[in-house]
Parts: sequence; structure tokens; C-alpha cells
Amino acid sequence: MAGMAIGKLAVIAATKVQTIRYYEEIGLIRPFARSEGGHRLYGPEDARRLKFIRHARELGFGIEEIRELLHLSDNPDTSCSAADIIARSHLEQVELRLKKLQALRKELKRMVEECGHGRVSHCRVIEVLSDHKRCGGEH
Amino acid sequence: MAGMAIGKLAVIAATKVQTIRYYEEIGLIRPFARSEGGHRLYGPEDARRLKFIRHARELGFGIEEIRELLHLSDNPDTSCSAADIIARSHLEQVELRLKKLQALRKELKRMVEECGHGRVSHCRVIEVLSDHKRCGGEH
DNA sequence: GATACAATCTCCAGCCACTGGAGATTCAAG
DNA sequence: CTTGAATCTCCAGTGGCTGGAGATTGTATC
Repeated sequence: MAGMAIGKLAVIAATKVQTIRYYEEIGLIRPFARSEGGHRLYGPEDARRLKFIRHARELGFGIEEIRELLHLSDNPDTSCSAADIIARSHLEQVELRLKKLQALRKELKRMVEECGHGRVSHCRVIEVLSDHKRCGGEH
Repeated sequence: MAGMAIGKLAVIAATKVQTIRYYEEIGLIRPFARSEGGHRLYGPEDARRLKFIRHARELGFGIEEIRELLHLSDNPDTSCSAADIIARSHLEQVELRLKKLQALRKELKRMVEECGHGRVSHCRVIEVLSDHKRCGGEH
């Protein structure tokens, strides 16, 4: 039961090797042992942990949020209200970003749809960028 | 007509002083002159340019895109198809991000809605993060 | 056992788009 | 002329990685 090398863990968790080392540096994960030559050795528990981290990152959680969530996950007997709070506040931020992005799309759509494809001097895209007042006013 | 100082320009364009200096460093804007003591001096044209940059940034354009758009804006007699292409490709990316974010919101919503508010050992939030298969499968 | 070559090691730099601070200098008002 | 705000340059840090240099280790083949 030698454990697996960092490269294999990277494949399993669909991560880059450097990313794993970076996560170690910031204290999110660490190998259960090292080989005689100094290579990191990981077990299945580490793979689960790394997948947890990656999944949370995919869902847009920040590193500090993930640190808290990992801490909670490590202590299954505590109340999950903390996890709930983190997830809810994250959801709120996602919804905020969504709103902004939707307004943005509207604006960009109007810009490109009204472009007459002539000279820059009459280009709607450039015009709108030059003058905020010509926006629809959503942002 | 001494021109205005960087602080005033910053107020006018709703930017930070450092940001203006940064834009100068990367070659987006530069003062038309310097005072005897070395302070940057800007004119109304600079203000328009900076507003253009800020507006494009607000709309999510990257610095390199802005550099191109500025170049187009500086040459009003060229075809605006380049501007159109930039804006369109940007719109596409925004729509992509929107789709991702919408899937994300769905996932997060499900997560927090199904949280039973008990112990972490049964927390839906932690569970979903631990196991991608428990996602709705949208991402 | 020797050799070749892939994988890993540490350390450091860079990405984007700023932001902040230190310490020195200049400007504008009174 | 003094004072205090504004500006100057230079450097470091943010988040979340990513890539490379140069040295070492691990493993498969002969």
C-alpha cells in the first residue's frame, strides 16, 4: 500500500499537478506520507478531499469558503447551519452576478444589432462605448 | 489652460488615480503634458478616452479588446466590422458565462433547499460537494 | 546492474486588472 | 512663507492558479 503519486491523483481528480501542490501550500490538502526520495504519496481519502475541493471550485466557491466547508466536512457532528449560510450567501452572489450579466447581454446585443457595418465614425458599438448615456440604462 | 491633474480626471471618470497610472503603464492613455514638477496634465480628450475605457471595462471587455477598440475609435474612417467582430465574440462569451451561471444557480438552489438543517453528517450541501453524481447533472 | 526516460522535486516568475502603501516631492490656499 | 493635500515613483500583494528551469527519483527495458 504505497499510495499513489501526485500525477495519478491529478488524473483521478481532473486537476493539474501544480494545482495540487498549490493546494498543499495554502493548507487545503496534504499527502499522508512521502517516499524515501521525497515524492508525495496519497491515499483514497486524499482523492475524495481533492474532488470535494475541485467540485466546490467548479461551483464557484472561493478558497476561504472551501476551507470552512472542508472543516465542517471533517467534523460531521457539528451543526450544518454554517454550511447552509456559506452556500446561501454564495447563491446570493451568483444571483447578483447573473443579474449583471443579463443586463450586460442586453446592452451588447443592442450594440451589435444596431451596428450598420459601415465606417467606424458611425459605428454604434464605438458610439455606445464612448457615451454611457446611449446605453439602455440597465447598468 | 494648464490641464487638469490626475485626481480630477479620476473623479470625472469615476476611476482611481492608480488605475489611471496603470492604464498609462500599459499604454492605453497618457497625459498630453507634464507640469514643471512632473505632475500629469490631462485635457478633455483624455477624459473622453478614459470614460471609453471604463465603460468598456464595465461591459466586461478585456484590456486587449479595449486596446483594439480604442485603435478603431482613433481611426474613424476604417471599417467598423472589426469592432463588430469584437463585440459579437464578447457577446458570445457573455452568453456562455450566463448559461454556466444559470446551471450553477440551479445547483446551489437545490443544495440549500434540500438542507435539513441538522448535523453536517446529513447535510445536503456537504453531500453534494462530496459527490458530483448527486448534482442535477447540469454542469 | 546499467541505462534511458518519464515523473516528480523545489523554487521562482507570470497571468489579469488593478489596489495599496512608503517615502519623497510638488502644488494651491491662506 | 507655511501648511497640508495631492501627486510623484517604486514595489508588493490580491486570487487561483500555471508554466518553466534545473535537479533528483522512480520505473521499464535491455
